[in-house]
Amino acid sequence: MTRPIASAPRRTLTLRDVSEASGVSEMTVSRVLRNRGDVSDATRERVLEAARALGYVPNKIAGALASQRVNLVAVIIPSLSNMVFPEVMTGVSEVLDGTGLQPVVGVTNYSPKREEEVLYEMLSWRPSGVILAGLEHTSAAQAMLKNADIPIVEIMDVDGMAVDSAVGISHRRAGRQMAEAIIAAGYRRIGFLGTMMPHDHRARKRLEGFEEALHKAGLSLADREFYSGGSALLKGREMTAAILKRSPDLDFLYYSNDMIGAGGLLYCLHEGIDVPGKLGLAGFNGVELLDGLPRRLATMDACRLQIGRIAAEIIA
Amino acid sequence: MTRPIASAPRRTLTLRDVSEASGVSEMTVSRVLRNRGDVSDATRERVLEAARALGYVPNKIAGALASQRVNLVAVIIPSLSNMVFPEVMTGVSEVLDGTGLQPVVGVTNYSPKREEEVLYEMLSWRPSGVILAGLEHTSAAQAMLKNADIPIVEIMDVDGMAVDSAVGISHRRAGRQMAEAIIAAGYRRIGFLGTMMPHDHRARKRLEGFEEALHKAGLSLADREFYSGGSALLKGREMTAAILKRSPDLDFLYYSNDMIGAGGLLYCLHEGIDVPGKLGLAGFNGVELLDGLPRRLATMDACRLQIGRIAAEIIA
DNA sequence: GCTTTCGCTGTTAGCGGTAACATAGCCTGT
DNA sequence: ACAGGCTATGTTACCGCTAACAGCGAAAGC
Repeated sequence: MTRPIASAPRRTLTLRDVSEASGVSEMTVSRVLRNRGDVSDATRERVLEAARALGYVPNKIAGALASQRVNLVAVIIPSLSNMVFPEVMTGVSEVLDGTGLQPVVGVTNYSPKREEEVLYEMLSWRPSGVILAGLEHTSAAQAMLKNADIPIVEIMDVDGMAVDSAVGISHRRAGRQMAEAIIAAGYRRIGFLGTMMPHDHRARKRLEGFEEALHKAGLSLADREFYSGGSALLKGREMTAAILKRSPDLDFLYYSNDMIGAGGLLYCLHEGIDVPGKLGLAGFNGVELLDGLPRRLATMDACRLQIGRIAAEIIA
Repeated sequence: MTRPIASAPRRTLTLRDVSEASGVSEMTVSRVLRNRGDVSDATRERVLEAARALGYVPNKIAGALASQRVNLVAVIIPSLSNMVFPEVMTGVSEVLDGTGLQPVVGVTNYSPKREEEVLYEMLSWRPSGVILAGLEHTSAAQAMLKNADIPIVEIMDVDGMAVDSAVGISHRRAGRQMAEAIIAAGYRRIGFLGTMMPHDHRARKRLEGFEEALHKAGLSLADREFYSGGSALLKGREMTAAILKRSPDLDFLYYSNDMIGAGGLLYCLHEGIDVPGKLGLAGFNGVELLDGLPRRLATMDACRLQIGRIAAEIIA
């Protein structure tokens, strides 16, 4: 059996290799590669040339251990499968780009236990900051955050106590305001359609705020419908059909997010229901997708991009 | 000026702290926390208790340096703002969960230069594997990948040479097959609508395959329309309106993705255009969103979830 | 001319863990 | 009773890099 001749037993390269190739000390190489401290132009050139020729990639693990500095920012979010968190990420990246900081994403699937695990994992890399969604965490997670001694930004929600700082909107108020607007517009028999996610605290708070405002006006939810999983747009259609069949006298539908709202809107248009004349519709988030719909859906912007930006600015 | 009394000058905790608190050596603590090697139950308990009480979080930076093992997998993708890559991520996470491996996401915004930078940054953390989109990379990036000496999986596309392994579909063939199906269905005056992204090689390859098959049948694209940025659904509407105004005799529109295709479909339905009788429509990706549309759009599944899963399996 | 300053480079000592090996009891078999 | 084999724990030597400081020749100050 033959073996490829050139198969160098190549250990991975270290500063020492570059230092030997360029005839200076490891320290000088380190200085050149980090652009730190004074190095003569001639030396710098030689080192860079050697590093390039060898294809040297620094080992940040060693670097971080030695310098006690890590350029990572942990970003912990519940999901990537609706557009809201990717959009927050975009805001975060925008700001972090150019600060030398790097976002590292962890996904929890709305599970507090999973959030705790992801957080533990991330903290064990000693990031320079943590951005995470929501104000509700397991007590172990809370403790870790308090002990971490780095900036912590809790995003999306401000209805509650933040460990360090919080950036977001009040979902309770959002729900309340939507209810007020709906009532002011003259609607009275109002239905709610939303996700069945016990851990989506923000959706819950919106609903609470919504009902609170209804009650204050002497009203209450006429009907409600929940779903979980599947294509949100499709679920929106199906739930809308179901709730209207059950309660044909509803004059308004409040959806917990724009996606199912859009599904409902498409259903209504298809059925020839007069929107917003006979039936009013509202969602939540202000997703870009709505712009492409044949008719506008009432919504409320959650300022996702901006939340991402501000959170990143706090860390940076 | 007073200072909070309890403000411990708390350095961050190390193994030594746990070791002192539990009265065993650092090595034993390390063994307990990693579940490696034999430790008596009594000792294990004591150590775990001490670690919990102190709120110790291990330092993986030190651990990785010492053990030369890193449980990170770099995942480098062009974008998070359409559903395709988040879905790939879901597949990756699914498989990696439970292997002890952790995905770390980097986003390139379809910029080869940015991809190179992100790759460099990621490799400097010495991940156990790399998953990255596409087969086209800067030559520096190619070199890094070759030198990295870890599993590399290039995803989404298989039309070209892989550095190590590739998981995906042939976009050229996808385009070709779609053209063949369209022709077989009797359509002849075909228009194309797509993104204006010079670095989206997969969209380019689909179009190339598509045109190739048209030519083979003695046909060619009757018209084309490009866009960049903005809400894809809205752009789909606008572009469809524009191309139909310019070329009212088109009998088929091939969209480079489902989102603009969906926009086009909504436009056509709204305009009362007979789909697919007078005008046929097709997109690409097989996104879940389509399920919620009032009429089905012809599409082709890009198997995103599965690509993510298989890529992760190769790494694991 | 001789110290002082400055620009550049090298040396030393860790950072916080873990691999590998050493060691100390304690059984077991004979 | 003692070699040999366990099991449970400790010791030592790094991993690859950087902070801090030391050194040294040349330019500058007086």
